Amino acid sequence: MSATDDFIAAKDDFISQWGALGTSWGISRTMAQVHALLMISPEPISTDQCMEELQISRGNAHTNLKELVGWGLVKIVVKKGERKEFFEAEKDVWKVFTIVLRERKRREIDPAVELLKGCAERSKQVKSVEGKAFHEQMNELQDFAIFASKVGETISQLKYGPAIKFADKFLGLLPKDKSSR
Amino acid sequence: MSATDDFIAAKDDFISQWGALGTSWGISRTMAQVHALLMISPEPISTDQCMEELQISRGNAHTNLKELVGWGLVKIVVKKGERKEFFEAEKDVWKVFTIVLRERKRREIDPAVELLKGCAERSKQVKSVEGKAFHEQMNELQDFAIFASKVGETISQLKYGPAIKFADKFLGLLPKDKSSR
DNA sequence: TCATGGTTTCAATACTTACTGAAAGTATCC
DNA sequence: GGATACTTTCAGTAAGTATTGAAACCATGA
Repeated sequence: MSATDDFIAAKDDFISQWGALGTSWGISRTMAQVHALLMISPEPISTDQCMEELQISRGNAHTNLKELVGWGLVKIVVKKGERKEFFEAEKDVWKVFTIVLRERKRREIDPAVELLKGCAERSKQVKSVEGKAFHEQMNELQDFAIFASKVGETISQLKYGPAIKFADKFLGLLPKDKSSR
Repeated sequence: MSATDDFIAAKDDFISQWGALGTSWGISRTMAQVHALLMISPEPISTDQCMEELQISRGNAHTNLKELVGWGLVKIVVKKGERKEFFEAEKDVWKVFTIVLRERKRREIDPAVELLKGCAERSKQVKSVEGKAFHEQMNELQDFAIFASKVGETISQLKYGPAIKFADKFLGLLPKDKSSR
């Protein structure tokens, strides 16, 4: 088997497995596959190319491409002379990370803060022992959720350089030098 | 409406909404509800109480309770004189967080690292321009995933005190003092 | 203005995942 | 050993999500 065959297999594998992983990250398999395809495409691709490569319907391709645009992970580009829209993924890993972090914070943490705030408020006056315990638990959860929210906010605003330096200095972690790979 | 009514409403609300949030965190609604119920129960509860409170079947209650035990978020306790098993949730917020962090790392990051490693490896020899770009992209993703994995690992081993101190010192974040609430 | 090429929507359907309830399994007590 | 109290499994079903494909829509150029 040639190096090129290996490479083609690796590409297909990446797309299909990235899709499978997507489901465990709470996004649909197809959306993750479309994202994978775009991340490894040197050129922006059209809806038709996407349908072709992933063997999916037009509607499905369209929905997922637009949803990725909605997340901010994909940009629409128009080539001059062409009427079609083409799609191009953000390829910078740190940028992708910060975008996803912000989106997940918005979907997963912020609503929890709201819920906990309400529950803490409504159990403020209760005198019973279990009522007090409930109130206390809501407060602790709320403190933590707000804290997590702020950490997410702060990190998502960092540039890659400062972030990595920061992590290294205080957690003693740095990605290995490429030469050691 | 009395404070007690408010409190009961808040409890029900917490359970139902925590369940809804669960789906956006990649766990099933019922599992999140069971978890919520246990988090606010002053006493350990039995399978039957769980069925009763959440109005779900025995099989469902059983599966979800055991799955929470599998995550390490819930412990089985046996009361003396009783043959039933009772279930008790970990209530310490930081502990819950570190458990969930570890589990999500294991499910969401580690498999990605494996995938990327394989894809990078199999595209090593490829000479074409797009092949090189692919290889490079796999390496960047891999570096980042390994880095994220280590950060997760490190944080999940921290105790609450050091973690909060650390976050405060370098990100300038601290949960507000309770007196200000 | 209409024909063409492209985008968007959406009802019907397929697929996936969660839940039920009853039956089978296990441990304990007398 | 057998009755009792509880736990576990699982085939069938219900509920929830994603996908298709075709029709409606929109923009452009002749």
